[in-house]
Amino acid sequence: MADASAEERARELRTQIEHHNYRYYVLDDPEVSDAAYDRLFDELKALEQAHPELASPDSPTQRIGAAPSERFQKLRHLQTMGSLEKVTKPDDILKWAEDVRRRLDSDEPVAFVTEPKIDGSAISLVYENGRFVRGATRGDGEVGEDVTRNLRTIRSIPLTMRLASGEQAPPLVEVRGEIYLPLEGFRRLNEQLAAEGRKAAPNPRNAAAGSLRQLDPRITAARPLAIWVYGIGASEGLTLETHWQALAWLREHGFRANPGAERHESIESVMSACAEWERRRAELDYEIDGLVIKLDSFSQQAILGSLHQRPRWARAFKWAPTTAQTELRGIHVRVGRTGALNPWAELEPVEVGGVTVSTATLHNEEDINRKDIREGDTVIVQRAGDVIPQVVGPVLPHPPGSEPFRMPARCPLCDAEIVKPEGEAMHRCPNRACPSRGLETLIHWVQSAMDIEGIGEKFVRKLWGEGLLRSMPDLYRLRVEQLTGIEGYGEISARSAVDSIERSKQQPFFRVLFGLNIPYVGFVTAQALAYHFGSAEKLAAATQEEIQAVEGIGPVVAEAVGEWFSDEENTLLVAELGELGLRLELGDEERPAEGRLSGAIYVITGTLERFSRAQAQAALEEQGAKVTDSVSAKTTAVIAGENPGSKLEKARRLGLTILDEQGFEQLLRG
DNA sequence: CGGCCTCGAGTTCC
DNA sequence: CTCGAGGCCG
Repeated sequence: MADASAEERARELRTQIEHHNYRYYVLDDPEVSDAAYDRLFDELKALEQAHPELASPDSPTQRIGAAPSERFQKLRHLQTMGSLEKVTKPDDILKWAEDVRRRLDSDEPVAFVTEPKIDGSAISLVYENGRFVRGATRGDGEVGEDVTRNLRTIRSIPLTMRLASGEQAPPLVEVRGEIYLPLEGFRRLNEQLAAEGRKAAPNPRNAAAGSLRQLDPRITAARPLAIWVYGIGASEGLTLETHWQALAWLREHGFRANPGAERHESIESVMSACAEWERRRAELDYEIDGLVIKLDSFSQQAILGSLHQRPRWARAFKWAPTTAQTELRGIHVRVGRTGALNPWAELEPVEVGGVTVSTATLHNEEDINRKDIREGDTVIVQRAGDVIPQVVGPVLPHPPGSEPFRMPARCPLCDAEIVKPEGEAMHRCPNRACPSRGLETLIHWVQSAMDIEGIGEKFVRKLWGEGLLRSMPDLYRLRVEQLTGIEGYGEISARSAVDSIERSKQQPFFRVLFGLNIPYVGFVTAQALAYHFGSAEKLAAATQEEIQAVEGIGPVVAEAVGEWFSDEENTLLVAELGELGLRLELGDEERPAEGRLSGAIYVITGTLERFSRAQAQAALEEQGAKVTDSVSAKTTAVIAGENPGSKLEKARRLGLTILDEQGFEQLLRG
């Protein structure tokens, strides 16, 4: 039986300790020394041990964590925890604001509140008569997991609400918030996991969610989790009218609401907050991935309502992250059309820079091992200004038992022994009959070289799989009846495929040459060879010296060309293509035009409004100009459209002439 | 021989 | 877009 004085002292101690917790964890402004705090804490613990009947789940001593449980109970939320519709472009914010205005259908003022969008784990906290009784993860929005015992270990969650003197606690308040791990705590956690030889947490959000879902609350207690609360769900006895008021109410009652919340009278002000916070995010000691934008007025929120559990009165504005972490599921090897072995990463899909990335090239063996990337690693994926994602490196440690990547000794497709020529970065399958080469060459033929309409990689792979296609000539012998037997091909699509293949026979000679897959002969060199020799026959008969006489061709390329034509299989292929009606001679229209712009070199960057890239190029070439991809001192001028790339930057640095679309049109007119 | 310029080749996502 | 490497010029 506890005596009255012990009970009173326990209550007093709890109040004091909770007050100091609040000063320290919520306000970040402690009143007493750590030692003084510890003395109060130890006294309460001793008192509770001496009088077990005084112990209570909302005692601060319980924050150190209870014994582990078997599993989490499911808990139905009092009010659905909807998710937010996401926007990534500033324009979409404006569109949303227009939608809001239209649906409100009145001239009353509209105010918005923006708050940093914390990258953490959403939770709901239920307070009955001012006491924290239970809390749950978001789960599917309807039902979450009961993580009450873990939440009690988080010092910035009040176990009892702070009340003004004489104030009655409301019977029920459901507080919504985001549990997160400060960056410093995240770094410490990963150091600790590494020291124990365990896998690092990929990001603070995962670490927070994982820490919260520990079956042993003592582990949760040891992690420096914190909370930012952002709203109220179900409630009884509250008379709040705006979100801004709700945030103030939460702060007054001991909750930690983010100081970055701002109220805006106009959507323009919201827009500038979005830009402003993208700069400020780096200063924070926690991760945010955007801003949450809400209508301030609850009555206006009610008018807008929700669609599919997503409120129409709020939006999550997210910046596209430029890096992300994900799991490297495996390293695979593909054999390209030249026989080069190309390792690529199979990734756990992850969003980077606004798109979902699931594969990425790993270039070559040396590159993989220099970066120390291994299967099973958590890796950092980057998608900077450029479009193509790259694997930057692993987050150490490697998973146990992992080994450095080794290129296979034999070709995964034809089992030929792989070679790696001295001084070259690439491994190669030397087997010229390797199925990968035939297949990849065909894909290159239809897609890049001959640019056959409606025929792409999928078509080629499918017909290859059916055994209908093994070489370029096979393509021109395909009949409609053969295609209609294949899944997905009806009479009409089969006929149009055959027609389109037939039409491609008219493609110019240099494209045929380009498609033959001669080493070092790409789009440009194929044109140079076509112009210089005029026909496949003359090219095949040319000596090394004659080939080297072509501008831009030296001994290495000349030898590769000579060698290719000295192979009988190749000359037979060319002859067969000729018999099928493909063009092996230079047409008049292929000759470089002579014109006003002869000798000038242009580079196009960005998107032009009234021309496609190809049209712009054709228009310039018609007048004798050359169009290339790379900006250099030799470039006459750079034509810059919308969203220009890094080429414009380089052109400025070199002090080159830069033309906009108007200037370009003037140039064409003369 | 060094350095710049170009080209070839492989590549991602929707 | 980037890397690597061939071609060319000084």
